[in-house]
Parts: sequence; structure tokens; C-alpha cells
Amino acid sequence: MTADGEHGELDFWSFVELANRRLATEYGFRHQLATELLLTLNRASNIVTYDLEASVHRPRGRSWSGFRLLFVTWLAGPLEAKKAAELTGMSRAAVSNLAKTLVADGLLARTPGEHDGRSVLLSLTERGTEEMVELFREQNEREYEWASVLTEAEQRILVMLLDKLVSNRDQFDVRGRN
Amino acid sequence: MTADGEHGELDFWSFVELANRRLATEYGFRHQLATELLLTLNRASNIVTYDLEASVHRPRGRSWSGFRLLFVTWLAGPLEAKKAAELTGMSRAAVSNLAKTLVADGLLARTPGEHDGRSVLLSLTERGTEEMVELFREQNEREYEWASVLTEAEQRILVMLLDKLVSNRDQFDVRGRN
DNA sequence: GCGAGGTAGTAAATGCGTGAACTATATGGG
DNA sequence: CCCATATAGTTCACGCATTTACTACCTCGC
Repeated sequence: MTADGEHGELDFWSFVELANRRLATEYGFRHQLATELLLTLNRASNIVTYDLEASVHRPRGRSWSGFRLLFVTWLAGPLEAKKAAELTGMSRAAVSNLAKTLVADGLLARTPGEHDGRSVLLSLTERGTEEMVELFREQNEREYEWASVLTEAEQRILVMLLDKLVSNRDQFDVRGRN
Repeated sequence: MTADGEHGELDFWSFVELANRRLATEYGFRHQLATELLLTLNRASNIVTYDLEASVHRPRGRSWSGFRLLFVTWLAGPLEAKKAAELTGMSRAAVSNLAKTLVADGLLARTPGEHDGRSVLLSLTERGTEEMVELFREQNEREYEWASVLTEAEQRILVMLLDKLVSNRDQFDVRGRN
């Protein structure tokens, strides 16, 4: 506590500390570590994502989601819109909308599915591929800058823990997108 | 590779594997682990956040951001809109918009700042506090379910690594929100 | 004190993602 | 074969967050 009668200079970590204390002592909540974990997870993801979008994608006229769709389409070859939605974690509607603009931009091609008259296959155009290579080069450099704060071992542990956090989720009923 | 000539059943992890392989062998990119890390981070955050929003906040008519603003205001007491934006990681405009609707809903109070005629202090109304206690009780249970997939030690390591990932970021120029 | 420059907050315009409703196609039991 | 049901994709209305521009206020140096 500091001179101004409030909490002094409150940054993220002192807030977490304050929250833990008040939640435990004033309200009797017991799962502070869980709160802290999810708060930190959310924050880290937002910070990194925002930086990547602002520093590499926006300047080139792409959105984060646009990039993600192009990325999976680039590497997982022609795929159904449904599959693209699953891999990117977006809704089918989002893929549909994004695809529309990316097709208009000449980066994406939309062809009817072979075995299913309802489905649509997404693939990159030649220009799309070229642009992705370029775009990813930049993104990858920046990703590397971010990741390099951690040692390689730490990075692997982090990936492992994040994976464990979400992959055991069939143990309870998790809400996902359509 | 499987019978259908494509990649068979492609889930997130087989996609990551495929991506790593193609990025390395076909395109010569070198920082696969960084890509994998940020992909996983983003995905984990989205899955958990979506679940919390869908299972506890939406049913009660609150948004994820609304909850976050109420949460910091609840625990960090009356605070300036600016500070709330920093702690929640939103833009000042977002806080301003959210506050407007939360004030209308009778959960939040807006009072002029004491020492600075420009600033606005946000605080919870009595009803806001009651609702937060209730809301957080639910959220905390669910957070606990998520976190419990990991041991306590794993949770602490995860928090530590996530923190390390973002707190050394002054080493390069990171783009943040206004 | 006064004017330049900076900061807090809000407003307006824009863009994007979601759920819900809808179309078209597929599938399977009677 | 046909109808009920399910699924892929799109469209629409809405909510929400962002950027940009603006107002009001503060502060510092001359």
C-alpha cells in the first residue's frame, strides 16, 4: 500500500497478487492458482497475437484470421471449409466470410468438392502461395524473437503443458464453436 | 499418408506435424518450434476462453470482456478507466464502450476523478458486487476443472513460463494497444 | 499566465466473428 | 423409392473491438 491511499502503481502482477489475497481472505474462494493460470494464459496469448498482427499482418493488409486461414490452406493443401474451420478454431461462418474476401483478393481458390456436392475445397492460388511464403517468412522471424526469450527446453515444456491443458478436456463437457 | 490420397484424418497435432515437415523440407524455414509454440498458445487460450464465456458468462447475459472489466473493477477497487484498460489488456475505447453498457445495467458506477478533471473512476455498484461474487463463483469452479488437468507444480511452471514469455518483451519493440 | 504539447475519455466509422436461419445435398430406415 | 434427419456452406443481423478524430483538461517552460 502506498501514499495515495489506493494500491500504488498497479501492474498486472501486483493486480494478480491483490486479487489472490482478496479472493481468499475476503470472499473465501479457494482456486486462486486456477484463476491465475487462466488469466496469465489469456494475457500471454493476447499480447503475442496482437503484436504479430500489428507488426506483420496489418501493414500488409491481412488480418490475423485471414493469415491463419491462408496458413492452414497453404500447408494442409486443398481442404474442405469445414476442416479449415476446425484447424483454425474459427466458426464455419467465419471461414466462409474470410474465404470470400481472400478469393476476391486472388489468393484463394474455391472449387466444388469431388465426392460431396455440398462441400467446397479451398486451396491457394499461385499468387496466394507466393504471398504466404513471404508473409510467413516475416511472421516466423518475429515468432522466433518471441520464443527466444525461453530456452528450447522451456519452449518444449510450455508446448507440452499447453497441450495437456486442452487435450484432456473430454473429461468434462467443454463448449466449442459450431 | 492414408488411403484417400490426402492427409487422412487431420487433427490439430497431425497438422502441426505436417506443417513442421513441409516448412522445413520444402521451404527451408528454421524456426518450427517457435511456430508450434505460438500456435499452441493461441489455440489453448481460445479454447479455454471460449468455453468459459459460453458456459458461464453468455448464459447470464455477460460477455467475456464485460466480465473482465467487472473483475478488475471488483478487486482493484475504484480505478481509472485507463488503468482498467491496462489491466484487462483492452483499448481505452473498449473500456469506455463496455462501461457505458455496464452502467446502464446498473452494475458499474462512473464518478469523476478527484485529482484529475479528465479522468473517470470506475467502481462496482452494490448490485454489481453481488453479481460478481455469484459470477465469479461459477467461473472459478470451471477454471478449477480446467486447471486440474495439470498438477499444481505443472500449473506453477506454466504460469512461470507464460510470464517469462511476455515479460522479457522490452528486449524488442512490441506492438501493444493504445 | 499563456501557449505548446501531452493525456484521459468519448464518439463515429469500420471491420470482423458469432449464432441463427436458410439452401442444397447426402444418408439411411421403412 | 421416399421421406426424415443430418450435414456443408452461406447469408443476415447483431455485438463488440479497433482506429481515428475530437473534446476537455493538465503541465511545463518561457
